[in-house]
Amino acid sequence: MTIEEVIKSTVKMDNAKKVILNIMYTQNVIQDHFNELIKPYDLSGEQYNVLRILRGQKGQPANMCVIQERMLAKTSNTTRLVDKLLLKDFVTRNVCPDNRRKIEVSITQKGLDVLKELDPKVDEHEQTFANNLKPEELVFLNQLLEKYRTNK
Amino acid sequence: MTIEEVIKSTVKMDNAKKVILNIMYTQNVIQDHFNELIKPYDLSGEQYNVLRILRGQKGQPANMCVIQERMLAKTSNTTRLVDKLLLKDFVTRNVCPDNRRKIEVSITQKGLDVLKELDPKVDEHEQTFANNLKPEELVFLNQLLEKYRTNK
DNA sequence: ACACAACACTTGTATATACAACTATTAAAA
DNA sequence: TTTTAATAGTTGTATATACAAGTGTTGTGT
Repeated sequence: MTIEEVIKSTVKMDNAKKVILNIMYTQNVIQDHFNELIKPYDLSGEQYNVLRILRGQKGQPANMCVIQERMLAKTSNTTRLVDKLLLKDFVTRNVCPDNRRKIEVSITQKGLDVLKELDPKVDEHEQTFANNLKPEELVFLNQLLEKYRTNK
Repeated sequence: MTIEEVIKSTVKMDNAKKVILNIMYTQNVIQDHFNELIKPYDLSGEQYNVLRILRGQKGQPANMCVIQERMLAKTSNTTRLVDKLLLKDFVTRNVCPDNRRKIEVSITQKGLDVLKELDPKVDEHEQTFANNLKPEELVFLNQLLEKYRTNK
């Protein structure tokens, strides 16, 4: 389905516009698919993201600003995101002893368990889309997107 | 900047994962850029989208469900979106005489004026990104994204 | 004509996000 | 040392979005 079919466009668009719409729409499709996947786990996409960042710390805690920095969307609200994870016992939160302005957030075993349960599903989610392209097309798509963002 | 640099990933990712992150992140970058553009006009991205759909109607009004259908994000709330546009006198809203369940939404002259003022800026926004790629790369990027979404 | 389903839209509620203002702590300058 | 600035997070408020339930209208079957 081309992007013009998707939005039932009546007028002809140039490729610059098409690319933008294609990226926006594709992101939307991916996100909907992913939300379906995590819905049974009572996690939002951003919450999952935070958990994955924390797991990437390999035992070391992460400060709020580190989490924020590594997230795709500059959500101005890491605090409340961590709040939600705390309620579910997926993370712990402690004041950093060296610098009492900082907060140390760590993933709990329960958090690790949820991630582990999700891992194969997330993998499948990624593959479902990727399988539509040949390996070399995947590589090229990555290159094009990165080039497209130059200086942004 | 590669997607791995963006999220400061410590672990190696396969291309399936990279593509997803690249699309998600690129969408984010585009959206931020666009939001900056429309901020002075007191319009949200979705509101702009609705106005553009209405202009595409070339004088004919659009029902709620038509608007919804043409939007990229399946926002369950066209009503409130149109409410906001109504407050700013960018659209009119009337019950459809033939079928009183339906609502006819039309763009006003004021709405058309705002769009016209925005047109060159939106164009420039689209070109800024597109200029990073050669014309044939743009075409290919569109093809890859459409293929990537197959069956979704 | 009446009951019932389908349709088109709206509203309620809970949650998410954006932006700015605020608090507490630490670092730097006068 | 006192003031000021910078840093790290938090909170308030307004708006946005998602999902489900609700309202009014039209169409269909008996």
